[in-house]
Amino acid sequence: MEFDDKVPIYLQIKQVIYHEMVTGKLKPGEQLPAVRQLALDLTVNVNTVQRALGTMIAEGFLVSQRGRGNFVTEDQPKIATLKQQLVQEQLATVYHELHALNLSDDEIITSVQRYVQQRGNQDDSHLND
Amino acid sequence: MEFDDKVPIYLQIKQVIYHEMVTGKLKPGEQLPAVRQLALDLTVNVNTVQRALGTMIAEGFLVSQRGRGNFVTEDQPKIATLKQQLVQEQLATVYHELHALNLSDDEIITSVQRYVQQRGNQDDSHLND
DNA sequence: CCTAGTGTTCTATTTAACTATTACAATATA
DNA sequence: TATATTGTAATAGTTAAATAGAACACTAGG
Repeated sequence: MEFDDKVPIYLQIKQVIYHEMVTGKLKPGEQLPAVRQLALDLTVNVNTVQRALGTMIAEGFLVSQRGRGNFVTEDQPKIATLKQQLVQEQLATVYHELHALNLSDDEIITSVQRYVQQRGNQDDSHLND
Repeated sequence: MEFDDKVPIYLQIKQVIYHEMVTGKLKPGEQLPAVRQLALDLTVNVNTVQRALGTMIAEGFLVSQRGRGNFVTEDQPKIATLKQQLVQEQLATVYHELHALNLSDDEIITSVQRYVQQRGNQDDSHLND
């Protein structure tokens, strides 16, 4: 996997797993691939995987069973809350950054609308294939 | 100044200066504080400042005159384009991330609207001081 | 000419992230 | 009871970012 070399890999791994939990690609109680397998999949060292998983275990999002494997928490509300947190983080970041670029509240909203609309038009172009 | 220890300081310094150029706090042709002064202001090493400025000079946003100082480019259209780029980056990032969290286009727009609205209400509360 | 204030460059250290490798601990299963 | 598979931990080495400190190069002004 390709990583952004501007942010620590273990944080990017956490982000990937968070997203898979939130989108349901990883379901509550589901077993994760073995750490050694994850290391291969992500083309990264086992220690780096372990560092990511270790913090997520400490946070209660994963449950570790020595000799068996790592599992997604069964706590579904916790996962729902996680999604809210991740969304909120993103919103706070854009808002802060666009405000720092002197965009007003209205300009922020309309710029997002325009961006989404443009993305949509791009997708439409594929219909001509 | 406080930095996010998850992203290199010299990149954060670039971001600050970019923002000051875009918002007009630093005007075209204006002289920047001396590198040693900037290092003091940002509570950072001179070399780190130099690393940030060096790349911005290479990018053409700053002009360096040995023995005199560093100056913002006189090229106003270049600065206008910079703002567009920075805004676009932010929009691309949120869109990508929120989509990865399974939000639809409409949900992305409405979530931004709700967020801005909530921020507005928070600000109103200060009027009661 | 000299000095102070600029930008620029260099070397040496420290620290955090990552890698590589090995070993250990617990579980499941043949 | 072995053996394979799992998570966990420890040690050692590499790299990039940042710091500290010194030196060099150019400009302006007394």
